[in-house]
Amino acid sequence: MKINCSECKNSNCFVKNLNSEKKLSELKSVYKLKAGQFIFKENNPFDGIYIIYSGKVKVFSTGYKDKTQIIRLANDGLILGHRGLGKKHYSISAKTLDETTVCFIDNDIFYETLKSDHELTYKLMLFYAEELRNAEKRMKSLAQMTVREKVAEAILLASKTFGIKTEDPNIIVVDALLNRNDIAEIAGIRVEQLIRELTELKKEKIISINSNKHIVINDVKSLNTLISPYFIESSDFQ
Amino acid sequence: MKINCSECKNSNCFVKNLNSEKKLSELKSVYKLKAGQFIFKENNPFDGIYIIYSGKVKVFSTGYKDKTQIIRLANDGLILGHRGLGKKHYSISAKTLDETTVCFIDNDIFYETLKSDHELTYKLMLFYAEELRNAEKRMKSLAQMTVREKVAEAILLASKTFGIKTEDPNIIVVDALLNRNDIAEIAGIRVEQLIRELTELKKEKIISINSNKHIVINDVKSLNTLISPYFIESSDFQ
DNA sequence: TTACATACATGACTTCTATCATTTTATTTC
DNA sequence: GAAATAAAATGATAGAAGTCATGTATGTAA
Repeated sequence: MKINCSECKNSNCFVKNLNSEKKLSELKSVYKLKAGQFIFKENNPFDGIYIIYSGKVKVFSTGYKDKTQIIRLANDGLILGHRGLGKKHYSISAKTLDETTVCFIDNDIFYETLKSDHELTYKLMLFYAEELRNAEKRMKSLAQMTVREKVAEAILLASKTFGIKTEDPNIIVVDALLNRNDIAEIAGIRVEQLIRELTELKKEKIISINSNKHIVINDVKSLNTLISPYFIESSDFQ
Repeated sequence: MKINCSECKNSNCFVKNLNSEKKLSELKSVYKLKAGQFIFKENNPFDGIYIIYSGKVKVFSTGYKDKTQIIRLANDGLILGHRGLGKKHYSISAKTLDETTVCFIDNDIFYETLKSDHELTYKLMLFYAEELRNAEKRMKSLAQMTVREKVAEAILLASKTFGIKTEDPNIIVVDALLNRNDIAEIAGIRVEQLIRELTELKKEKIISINSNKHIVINDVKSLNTLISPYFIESSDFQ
């Protein structure tokens, strides 16, 4: 399968508009995957980075007793496997949540491109910085929040990546087939706890499940209020 | 106060041996701080990055009900405030744990240097990648470990930064005045729980407190065994 | 359609953790 | 050195979360 970067509509892809775009466009490989397939596995040799052309992916790490923590959700244009940079193995796993097409850039090519393309390195650095901030935010959440709050955050996180906005800004549809286990693994809690909280939130009409089995946030504000005390920050936009 | 980078013994400082070393050496400012002072505060305007010339620092984020999570410990040669890159505010706070001297590089100078010095950007990118891996490891720990395991990890983390090795490789002295609250904030648990576990570990002779009130790990192996099930990884060195 | 498997949901119970209260020990200040 | 303050440690208890068992719904394959 061949995709020309110049024709790709993923404006958020960091290859886009790069000096090396043309070169990478030719040297990359494109793979099409079904739902539920591994893109790469934790501890497997690091052989390159992936960028999602289209699809839905979960990135996770498995620990003790198969307890899994979902680290990140990703869709079109987002990079995967970049944590392996500078290492010989992937530090986490990535699995498709849906039919997904990925662009693969081989290690050697990528390192070489990084050397010559300063803008790419700089962009990537800023991206890492952002990821780091997010990861550290999550650290605090996972350490301090109650189950209810963790569930609220998990749903909001899912909506940030897979959310479809509706006419009402207070209503968002989470357009992804995340099962209860997935959501529990985002929240960092047990499935049973998650289900209990979901039924609670459903009773309170804060969320609901639509006919496609997608979670619908009926009241984004309420969910945000649940977790806002943890992030009392002067916004960066004032 | 003036310090010349070329005479600095911190070989791990990322400015070291850089093309821009000379330039940064002149343009940086050096500040001396006492123990317990803020270097920068969460949400304050991001005005530059700091590098520890000498001393000990904790980096943390405060959340709900003043619950604080220590994100990172740092000493000589390590960079601080880099999470602010690309943002207008520091995303976390840094406070000295001991008398500390820091080198400050102003925002404008730093961004300018990043533009011209590719190696610096590349180094920093790899550093971020490493930090990201660490943060995500911690996410899993904070989500999945029991109190006992969290305590073990907190002590090991402290020893990684402040540890002094002894003749016996199984014994490490944590050379820093972290109080019980600090350690609890690393572990992400309540002080009472921490103290209980410390007394347990003392009873089991796995740790002890020396005359300087420093924690001595008498059995690094045992502590590692406690947390190893969470990190079943093919090491990067095989 | 039935049987089987899987995901979702709920109940009961146990274990763990946080909280509050109090005591002990250490450190500072006069 | 004694009083005052802060830090460390312990106990008791309530509340939260995890675990196990079981039931219900939903989907899949023969």
